[in-house]
Amino acid sequence: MRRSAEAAQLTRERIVATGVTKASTDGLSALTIGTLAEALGMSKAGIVGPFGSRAGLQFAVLTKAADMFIAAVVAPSMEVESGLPRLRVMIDLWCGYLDSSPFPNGCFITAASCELDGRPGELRSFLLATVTRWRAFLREQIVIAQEAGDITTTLDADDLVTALTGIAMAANQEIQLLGDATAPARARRLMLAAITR
Amino acid sequence: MRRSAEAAQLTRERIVATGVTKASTDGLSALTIGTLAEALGMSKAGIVGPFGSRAGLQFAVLTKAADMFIAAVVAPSMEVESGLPRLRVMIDLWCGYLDSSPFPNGCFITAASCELDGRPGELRSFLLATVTRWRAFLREQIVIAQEAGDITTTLDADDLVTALTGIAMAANQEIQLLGDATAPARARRLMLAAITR
DNA sequence: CCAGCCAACGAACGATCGTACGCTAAAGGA
DNA sequence: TCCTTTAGCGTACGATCGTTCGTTGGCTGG
Repeated sequence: MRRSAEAAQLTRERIVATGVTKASTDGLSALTIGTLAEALGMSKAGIVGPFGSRAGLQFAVLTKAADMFIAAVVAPSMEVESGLPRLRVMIDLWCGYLDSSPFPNGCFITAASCELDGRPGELRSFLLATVTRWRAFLREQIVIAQEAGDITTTLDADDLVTALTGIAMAANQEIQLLGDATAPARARRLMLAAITR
Repeated sequence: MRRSAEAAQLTRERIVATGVTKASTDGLSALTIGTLAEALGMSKAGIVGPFGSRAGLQFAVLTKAADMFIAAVVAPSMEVESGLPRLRVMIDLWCGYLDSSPFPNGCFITAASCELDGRPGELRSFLLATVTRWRAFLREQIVIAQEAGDITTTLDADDLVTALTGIAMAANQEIQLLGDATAPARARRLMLAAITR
């Protein structure tokens, strides 16, 4: 039962990966079993099976997307010491993530936030927890850098979290909707300006 | 033919108004004729009729939402002289709009931007034009205020547009997803800080 | 007053949705 | 070698999707 279990895991990951791609462009609620089955050359039953239901599939896709954000921005920054050094790396990674993201249509988390914020349920709860955790992590690095006297204190940590998050969101719109290729560089410059002054 | 034409117009507006509400929570692509018909106590044919097709209905709903944003933020600001005075009023109106918006689930334009940015078509084109026009209007007021020496020039107009837009988007997430009631006031303070420093 | 117009209805269509069921075939442990 | 497990398939179900049709009833212009 070893070999087959491994194969099943691989199939599951293949489904989720394709699901993330489709959900990035069409939205999580437009992620349909039929189209996903056709895209993967599988039967509908073969898609739903590993996840129990469509809701389970959506949850797996959202979880995967959150992991991908963490893998792209958070994880690599842990190699660097906390505070300003890590903050600088995070900003670089964040803007690089916005520039050429692992999703075809920009930040999946931002899109999911807009899509799910008014729909109570497991998806929203998970997204809320993810965003809260990310903001707390960002705030933590800001506080450490402030206490070390490395960045500005004219704005408090909460203000800076809002400012940095906002710059990322605006840049995301400029890249995805407006097609502005200069947005990532501007975002990076604005983020650095926000924490230095 | 006068009376009936007026009644038809009224029905059309009633459909669009309900459609805006539903699309605000469930997304524009989840705006379905059947549910809208049931919500309004009408037949499906009576819903589609005035718009020709579902796509026409979606377009009418998106157009209405854009009008509502303009009516809430842009139009009242035109009573005030351009430049810094108008900018201050716009910021107040903008944050008030985020705080208690005419939509049940936050800024419709931001949500639509995330939903449609990867889907070419008439909806995306209209949204692109709307956002471009709004950003140009905002930039214009910034430039006027800068040339008058009323606001900072350490950041250029494009930077300030990104910064202000971003603060609004971050605040929108804080209000709608995170349930942070202090977000509107913080957004207003951050916007004013961005242009004055 | 009456003929014509039109907003809205009700029914039906093919397609697709999510889900449930039984089946097949391959793989692993005894 | 045989038995059990299970990944994935094929089919069918009821519900709902968007759209099209003929009909109806109340208004309006003449």
